[in-house]
Amino acid sequence: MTLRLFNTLSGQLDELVPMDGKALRMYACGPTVYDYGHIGNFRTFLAIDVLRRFLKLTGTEVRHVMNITDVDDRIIQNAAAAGIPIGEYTARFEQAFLEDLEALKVQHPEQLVHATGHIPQMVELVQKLAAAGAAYQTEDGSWYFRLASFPEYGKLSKKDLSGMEDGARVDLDRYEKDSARDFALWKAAKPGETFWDTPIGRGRPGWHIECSAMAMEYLGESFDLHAGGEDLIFPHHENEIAQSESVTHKPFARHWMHVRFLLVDGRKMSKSEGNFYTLRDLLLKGYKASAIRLALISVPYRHQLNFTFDGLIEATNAVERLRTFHQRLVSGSFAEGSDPALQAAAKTAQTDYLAALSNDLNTAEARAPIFDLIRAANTSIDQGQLFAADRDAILAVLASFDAVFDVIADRDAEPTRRALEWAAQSGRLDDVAPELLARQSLTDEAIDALVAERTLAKKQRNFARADQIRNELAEKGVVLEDSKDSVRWKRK
RNA sequence: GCACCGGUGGCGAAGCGGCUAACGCGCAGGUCUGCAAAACCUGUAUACGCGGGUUCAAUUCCCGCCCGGUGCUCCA
Repeated sequence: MTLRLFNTLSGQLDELVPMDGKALRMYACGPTVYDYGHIGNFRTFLAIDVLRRFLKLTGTEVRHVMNITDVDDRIIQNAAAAGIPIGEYTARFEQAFLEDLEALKVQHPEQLVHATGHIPQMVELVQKLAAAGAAYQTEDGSWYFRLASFPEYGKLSKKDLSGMEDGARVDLDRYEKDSARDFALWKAAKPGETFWDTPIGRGRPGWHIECSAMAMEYLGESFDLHAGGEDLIFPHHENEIAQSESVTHKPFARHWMHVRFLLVDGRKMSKSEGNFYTLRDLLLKGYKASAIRLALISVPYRHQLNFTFDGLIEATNAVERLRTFHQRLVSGSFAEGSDPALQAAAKTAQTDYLAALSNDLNTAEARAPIFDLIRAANTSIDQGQLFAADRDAILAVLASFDAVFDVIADRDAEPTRRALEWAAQSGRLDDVAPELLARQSLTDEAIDALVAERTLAKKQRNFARADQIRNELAEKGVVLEDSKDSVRWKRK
């Protein structure tokens, strides 16, 4: 099963296979750790997670490097405003970012690397560019990339810059650049700013150079895939190509994957629109991490995803349905044997599921055969026509679904608990939904006691009291499920 | 302004030259229940933005229009 993935560079679906025949080497642009991650960030990281999980599911080894940008203008500004060293500032947000990834079950890349840990590599790259005539230093000590030296510039973003000549007529002295479009490789230190003392001067790296340096350090001069959000196509990735290929004269990354921005309530998410949500915001509103994960991956990564609270509720219900069905299979008892129709249905579901994902990671299409199978299996169970071998076959399909989607396995309590803890520590308890607090207000033991009391009341046919308890629990988000001889409860 | 993407039933969302146009959510009825809830089943909706064109055939291709969104060196 070979993945056909859209390649921004070629403008078409290309097969994604390791060029060395062994492991797929990929680089994904990680976050700039200057604030808490928002759901737009996480859509991108989730899409990349779906990619790497699919590769692994279908037998491709993955070597995935992700960077953490831990020095840039915003970080310098914010750290200064907070009056702490930038290292302390970034460590806090990196930690938060990693916790959020874990909450969403985003798998860790094989390597996580930091910009500030690779200054020598960046300096060396700038020196090589200078030697090749592709970089120059301005009077203030900054280094720039000379776009004119790289005729292929624009090949990724399909921009034709030839008609956009500048410099000739405009006074660009304040930039001290040869051309207004030349971009910074190295920024000379301004008074009071963090700087590194290096052979190319005192300063700090430009944004683009870190990815070129680190990608080549760990993946080689040419590698299989480079991924990130769609906003990175230009200028970030275009600049990475220019910097890297000017030195190596080899294709930097063969395949480029870009994840579309999401919308919130039909608008671009922005703080000023009031539709800006971090993961923590949503957890504190009482939404489950698994529902957020499913909502964010169910729309194929190249399509615009319109994030809404209705959509989150829908995802919550869908997760519930998947889990209920899974539980039904695991806890039920089934006679030995198998039903040919169900065996065939399981096989079809598995095939269609993988086929959908292999077609540019069409997650929406991939869900359909799974739900088809659930319906067929439920019908069979109701008719007593599902047997042990069928259960095993269907569980195997669910396992392969969860190898990518990973929402059936329930690890929702921990992220919510941690978010509440964080809210308490950072004085944000006001942001917590009252229902969520209510839900946390009852211990398991207290619930068990109330459930026992209700069972007794029912036995005595005191239905008024029984219903009163049921309502009380419902208010605190505890749902009761009566069965013939027992009561199960779960927190909503 | 230039460029790109999209407009499919109540909502979300696949499909994209010819199959009953997936799937999820919602909704209705049924089974179950002291009654509910949950779960399951069944059903549900006369859905392909508008106007032309190409074709034996168009939701699917082409042109125009309307609407929404995004990008054009802050941004996942």
